[in-house]
Amino acid sequence: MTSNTFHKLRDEIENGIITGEFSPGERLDEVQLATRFGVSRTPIREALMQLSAIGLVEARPRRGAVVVDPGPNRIYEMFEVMAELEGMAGAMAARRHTEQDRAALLASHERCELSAASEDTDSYYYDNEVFHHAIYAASHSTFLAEQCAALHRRLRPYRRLQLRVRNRVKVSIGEHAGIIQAILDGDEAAARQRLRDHIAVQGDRFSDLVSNLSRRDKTARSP
Amino acid sequence: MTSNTFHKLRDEIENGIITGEFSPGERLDEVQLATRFGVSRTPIREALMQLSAIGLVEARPRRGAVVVDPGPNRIYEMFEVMAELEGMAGAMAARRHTEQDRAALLASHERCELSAASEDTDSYYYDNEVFHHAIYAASHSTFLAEQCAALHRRLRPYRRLQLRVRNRVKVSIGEHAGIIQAILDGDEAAARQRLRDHIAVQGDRFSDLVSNLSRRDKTARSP
DNA sequence: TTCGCAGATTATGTATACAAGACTGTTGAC
DNA sequence: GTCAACAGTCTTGTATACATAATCTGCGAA
Repeated sequence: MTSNTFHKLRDEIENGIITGEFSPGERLDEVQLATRFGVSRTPIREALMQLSAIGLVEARPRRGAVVVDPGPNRIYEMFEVMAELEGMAGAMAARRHTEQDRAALLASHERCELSAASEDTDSYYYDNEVFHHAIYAASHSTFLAEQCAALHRRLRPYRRLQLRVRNRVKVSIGEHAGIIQAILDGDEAAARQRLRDHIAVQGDRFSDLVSNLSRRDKTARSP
Repeated sequence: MTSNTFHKLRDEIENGIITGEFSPGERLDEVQLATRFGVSRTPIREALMQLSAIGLVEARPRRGAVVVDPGPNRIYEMFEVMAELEGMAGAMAARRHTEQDRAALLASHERCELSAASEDTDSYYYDNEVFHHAIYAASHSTFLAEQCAALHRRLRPYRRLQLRVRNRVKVSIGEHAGIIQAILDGDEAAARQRLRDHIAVQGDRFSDLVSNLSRRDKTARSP
């Protein structure tokens, strides 16, 4: 990882967006960022270019870059696509997982259970990511894994909001168990279906999401 | 469309890659591109940054940008994901298409039939794109439509190669008819399955693709 | 008081200059 | 004869300077 300046900057800014340091709709001033990171405008611009290509910021010509605000509807659409892709990864993992994949899946699942038992939401949040990445890897489709990982990253902040919902961690763990079983049994259809359901924002979970979104907005706006 | 220089440049270079003017593995020299387009290196770099974020070029630190060469395996993986996403769009279109969508779908399908009848492969190729975009639109999921359109664009050159295969146009048209019917009937499952099959590179079609790939490479390399 | 216009100001887009790492070609040693 | 090391060149990465479009402010008129 011979990280160039702009490469690091890209990650920094992306991280800032994901963690909410730069809130949706906020304008990203080039000079301001440049002085903050102690570099010139050039690498900042290049970082913003990349982020705008990914869709994290919107670069309006001659009017600067702003953090994209997806809005509830679009976030819902993103979860829909995520559910489908993840289901696909699960189905492929069921067919193609190796002994190594099996070990990785079980290990990550166990760690999730430990975190869940200790009621450490942050740690569960992290282990959950590892679990899902293990599924992507087990699909043995590099491209699919990349797409899943990218979407996963973009949805990270909202996923985190969802974990706040009462009992969600416990339910989530239960779903994981079923998913693991389906994959290791080689049951493609079940793996696909369970992962889809696991990701999809259905029923009450949509209103949970929306209410958490607006709560976040309020707390973000107030000083 | 207040197109900035770098915005135009991005499209130009992207187009050059898609049309094969810049062949896979080729190094994209900044000064060379700059003199060619009559601009300085700065906007060229910004364009290349965006293309590298999309995944069309690979920007190795300090070593310049090269056109990504996906290779048969990765192209196959991309078609797999495309098939899934397109199937999803079809299923959603079956549920949510409006009267306008219905008209657009039928119109684009008719134009495909005309082009196919006149055996004008290029024109069929174009109308086919319109047809698929009509499906994306009918899904009424903006995000899904964007994802589909992006992947569609990236796979454009290979799709074109596939049309060269004997009888492919005729078969394709037949599949379109079934897809349209399923969507307009509101039959989600059928629409999904038929679109998946329509896109997926199965059986003989994979070897067709690979052989066309190597043929293209040969013709591209010889003067 | 509010709307509109014009100048000033600020920020973005592009060009150029400079620094530093990578590639190439040659020379010398084994 | 081959391999390695060094120097030179070339290309990329970053900084700075300048041009231009957009925004802001202040003044005037309705």
